[in-house]
Amino acid sequence: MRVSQVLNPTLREVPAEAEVVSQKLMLRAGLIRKAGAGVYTYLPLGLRILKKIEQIVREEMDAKGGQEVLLPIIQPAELWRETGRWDVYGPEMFRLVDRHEREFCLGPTHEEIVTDLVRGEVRSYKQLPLLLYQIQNKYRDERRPRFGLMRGREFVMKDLYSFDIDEAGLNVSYKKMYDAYTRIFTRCGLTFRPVEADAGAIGGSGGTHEFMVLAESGEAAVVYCPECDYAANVEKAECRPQPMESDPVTENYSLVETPQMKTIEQVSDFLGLKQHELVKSLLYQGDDQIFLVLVRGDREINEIKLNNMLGPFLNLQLAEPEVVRQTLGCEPGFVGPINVPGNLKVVADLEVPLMKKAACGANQAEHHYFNVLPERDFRIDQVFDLRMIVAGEKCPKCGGELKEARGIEVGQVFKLGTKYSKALNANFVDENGQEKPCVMGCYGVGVSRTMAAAIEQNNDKDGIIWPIPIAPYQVIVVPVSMKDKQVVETAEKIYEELRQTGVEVIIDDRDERPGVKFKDADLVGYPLRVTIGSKTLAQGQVELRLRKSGEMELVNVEELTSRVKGIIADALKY
RNA sequence: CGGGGCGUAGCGCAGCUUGGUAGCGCGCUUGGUUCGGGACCAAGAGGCCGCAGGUUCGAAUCCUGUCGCCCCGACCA
Repeated sequence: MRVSQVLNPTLREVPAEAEVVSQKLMLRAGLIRKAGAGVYTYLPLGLRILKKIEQIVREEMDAKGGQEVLLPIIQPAELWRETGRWDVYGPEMFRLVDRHEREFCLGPTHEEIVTDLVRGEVRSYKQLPLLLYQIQNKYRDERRPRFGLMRGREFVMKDLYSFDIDEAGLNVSYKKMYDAYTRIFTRCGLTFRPVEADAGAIGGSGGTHEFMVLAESGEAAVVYCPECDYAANVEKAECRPQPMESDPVTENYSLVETPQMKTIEQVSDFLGLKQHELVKSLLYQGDDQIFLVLVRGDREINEIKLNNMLGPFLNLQLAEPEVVRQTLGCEPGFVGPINVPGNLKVVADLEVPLMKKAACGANQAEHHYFNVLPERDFRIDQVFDLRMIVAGEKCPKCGGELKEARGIEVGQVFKLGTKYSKALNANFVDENGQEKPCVMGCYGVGVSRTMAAAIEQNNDKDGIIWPIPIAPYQVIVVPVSMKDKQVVETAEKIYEELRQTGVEVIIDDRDERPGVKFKDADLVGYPLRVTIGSKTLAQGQVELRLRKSGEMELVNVEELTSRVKGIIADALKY
């Protein structure tokens, strides 16, 4: 390819809307352009990168026995009604109606469609296991699209669905995908970490891991243990209760006036208590049920754990002030667990029963109770881990001190179980002639997001630094002057030779000053640059420079191709 | 969904308060001089001032509506 011909509009200035470094650099490097909120066009070089990542994904899926298919983007509402997700999915789903008033959605994911396929075509255990995947656009009407390709409303995803005869089979498929993902992200040159994660809206049974690319701009928070291999999304991370040291109070609880004291901080300051000596009490409302949720004052409630434990379809959320008034007869800010209505279910974090002396809201204006002892003074109906973990806590596996990091979720592997196969009757007949539902798993890679994540992790002040396996071109050949015949001829010869030996190479044949060419080459991020200038050429040499390290060496013209091929072969080895 | 901000040339912006025929930098075109890290000089091209309505002799500027985009927030009692 020739720089003079490729549509690669580089920008000196950053478009005003760009927020994170990957977005800025992709726009500046002429890889993408925005078409609308969360919707992007891929320009030729951007598309090459995307295709390279796709190809790596494809190779690894095929290596594990995956079969590529292409499922429809437009999906009938009927299927989604069968699994109940037409209503559950909510405003994130793009919905449309055709001329006959039939309802459809743009696929945000493909469990329904693929399971529908399998129920029609799979009859016998002899046809299983089956691993079907596709690489295709997904559509999600994100609440707030942002960060360029990191959170778009249209994005490219590889999704594979596994169908097995039983749990053991699922575990095998799961392991295959876990290993494949490790290979994929390693091949893409990323520093990543698989973390335990929450099952989320996809539902289903069993474990799930997210593959997180560690980066400042990541939207997900993870905790990890430096001592062992434990790592988890904070949404999921198990919390160990921290015991209290002191003896329990013996005197009865009593009422104290706390004018205008509505927050934990205000109340603890006012009463001269530590924040962890308060019971934080929050009222949650679900679709048709209300819960009082208790957690230590210095802790935060993890609504994901709460939802999972109390019922994922309750749509639990913090109660409106009006609901608080109706249920407890007081304003938010003075809510507490003592003498609450008998039909109000009280749930508490593991740490609450361990509290020895506490203060809490009194369910009346401007008052709190102190010298409260949990369970002596109030009822708890259910105790479980419902709080958010924080850095510095003990690792649930080995007891080491957890650290926190931010991550970009580029992949997720997920055991679905029989949730969809049961709902859609995707059954097979086993060896004994018994009909059984397939045991399913689903496994996603955010392909376009991986491209953004790779930039987040590989850039400097001059631009992108592509890892060789996913670079748009592996080598750029730069003749320093287009006026010097010898330089141009040598550059063309080198370009041709590299090209013919299978190196992905682009030549900057524009009649530009060298500075411009160098700046553009650095910005776009070609891993290798061959510079041909008259001075070194007089000695029969050209300059080979590595984008990543800035290292450069002079190489004899005749040896260049083998030198370049050596470096590339090394980088592609895995 | 709530709040704030912004739409003026391909990109980045000024002009708007105080209405009077639209400007700067980069980029683009042509010519010349330059030529190893975003050169210089000269001459050009390029705008329905997001869209619609209103006020006015006159609107980028004031008013109303609308669309688009960006940012922040979404209640921890």
